[in-house]
Amino acid sequence: MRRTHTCEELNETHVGSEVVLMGWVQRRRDHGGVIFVDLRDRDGLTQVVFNPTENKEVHAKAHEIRSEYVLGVRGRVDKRPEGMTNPKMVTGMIEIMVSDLKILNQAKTPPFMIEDSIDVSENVRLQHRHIDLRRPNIQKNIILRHKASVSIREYLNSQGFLDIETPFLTKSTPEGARDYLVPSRVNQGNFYALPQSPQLFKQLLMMSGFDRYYQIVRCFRDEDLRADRQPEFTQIDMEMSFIGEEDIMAVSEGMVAKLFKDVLDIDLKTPFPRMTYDDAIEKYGLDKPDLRFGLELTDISDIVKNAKFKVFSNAVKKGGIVKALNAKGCSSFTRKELDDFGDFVTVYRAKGLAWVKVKDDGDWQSPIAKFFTDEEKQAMVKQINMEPGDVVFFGADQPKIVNEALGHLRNHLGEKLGLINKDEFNFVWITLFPLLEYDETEKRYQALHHPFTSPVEEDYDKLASDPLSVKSRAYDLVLNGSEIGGGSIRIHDKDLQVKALEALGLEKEDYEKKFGFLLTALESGAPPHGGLAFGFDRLVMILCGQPSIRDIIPFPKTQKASCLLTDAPSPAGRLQLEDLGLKIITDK
RNA sequence: GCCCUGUUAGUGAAGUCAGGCGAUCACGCUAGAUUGUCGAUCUGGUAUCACGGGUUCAAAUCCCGUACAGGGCGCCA
Repeated sequence: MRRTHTCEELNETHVGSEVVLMGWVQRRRDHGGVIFVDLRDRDGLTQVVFNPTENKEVHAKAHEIRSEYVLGVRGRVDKRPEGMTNPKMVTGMIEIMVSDLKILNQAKTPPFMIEDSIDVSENVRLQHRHIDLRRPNIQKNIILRHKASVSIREYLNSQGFLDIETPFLTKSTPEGARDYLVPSRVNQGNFYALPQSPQLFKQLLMMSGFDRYYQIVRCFRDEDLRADRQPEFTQIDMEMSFIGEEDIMAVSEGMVAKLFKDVLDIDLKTPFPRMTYDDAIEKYGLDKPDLRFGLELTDISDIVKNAKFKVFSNAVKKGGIVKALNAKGCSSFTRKELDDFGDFVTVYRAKGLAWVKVKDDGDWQSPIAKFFTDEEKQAMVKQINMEPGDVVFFGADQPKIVNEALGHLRNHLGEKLGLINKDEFNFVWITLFPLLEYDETEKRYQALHHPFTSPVEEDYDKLASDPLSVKSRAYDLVLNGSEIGGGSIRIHDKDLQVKALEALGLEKEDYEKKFGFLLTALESGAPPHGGLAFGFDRLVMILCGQPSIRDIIPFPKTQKASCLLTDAPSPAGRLQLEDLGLKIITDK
């Protein structure tokens, strides 16, 4: 018995022909006489019929059939009798009258039904992932992921990019995220690290003259998980030589436009808009603004810097800022809702959330109204465009805290107020990031992007004198408030790279040890180059409209980075450890 | 590391606030009936309080701890 068709292929044009279908039993309906079975494969369902008047022996055998049994059936394609068609099924006009049945395999009763509508905890689904993956929705996601990958490869191939592999067993670079370490057996006591990204290798490939490189590649980071973060994830990684920001953006836009056309049949408008980092923070509080709705933030530090309200004036005096978010027409928020918003922002370390309701007569209803002079109030009304029916929220603190708190509150309100058009795909490039930020806990400067990002030329001199004001040639692509890609023009000059590493507080000895190979390569004729990496999983999430990254990864890990299907990670045996020269220290 | 939420038959839920449960419902599964269903139908059956400790005459319910899962903060160059 050899399969001739798949389970969504047959229609009225096949009536009368003999076919062989193979697949899983979706459902059996036994009417005593006739037995119906919905047979499923990855393409769809076909109803197969066992009728005792057609074939008594096969009908008897069909009694053994249970859910998820694997069958091969030979039979005739019949047009369904009058009134018995099922318009909800693609193959609802026909059925297979079975003449031969082969039970290819039996199956235990699955823990849940293989249907999209079922409501099963993720825990159970992940424990039986191989079964969960049979569900049409998940299959659709995984297939879409494949299509996305094909589309991207087609585009990059057409643009002269070469797919080149880079090592997985590589050198640990303790900058940035925590590495997954792999102990070496032949070099006991030494460890490889799994790559957080192929960053340095792709730069080396440019120095080797490959000109354009890409890879759809797994990356690893040993950090805590989120709804959109897995310890191993896939990146669309690319790098180009002899180019500037515009070239990389153009290639990226072409790739994304083709992707959306191929996968969703949506025509995107390119080029995508650009916005500087400073503008994004100023207006939206976050470097990945969701531009599907307004609700911009307004800085009112100047107006309230001398106000009687100490929370505001002191914040400004201590180098902080005061910003406002006007929720137009939302004065109907209850006290409870306002309190909830207050709780919401404390997650982002804001100490509180002041608010003002503008009443119909223009008066302010607010616990803090009494602290402001009429002049201050009028200035605020003008600056924030306060009108009757509005509620305005205020944040006052260090800039980072105010921006993050109000930025997230803005997203929260956009969601809650239904301001977001869920069908919209809003892209924006964020450019001119700061090169460095100051890490308060470690008391040193850190690269915002990574240490190989080029500063803008005008700021070279400020690397040593005023590092925080240095802008970088880094850019992120943001889609609907989520960062889907980021990259930069890299440093290709050895001396500049040394200065950049020194700005991070690294001593010569340190950087020679960690990045000596890079510095040596930079001295041997490195071309100007730059690139970008897209988070493939996040892109696919958005293309599939899935809120969880686990729904677009076949075998994802849980929040504790374990695999419920295989029970990884698990203890290593004594002999394995001896081979590696390792000893487990347990202090529990 | 921290905050929040959850864990009740195979699956999903009710019961938990206010202790009285000998735990309810649906689906599934199973046996029988049934020749046109497609979320088949009808009749019967089936199986459960995450784990450990405590309070109490009595604990699914209250308290403490643990494990696991999820969301978030920190972290993620």
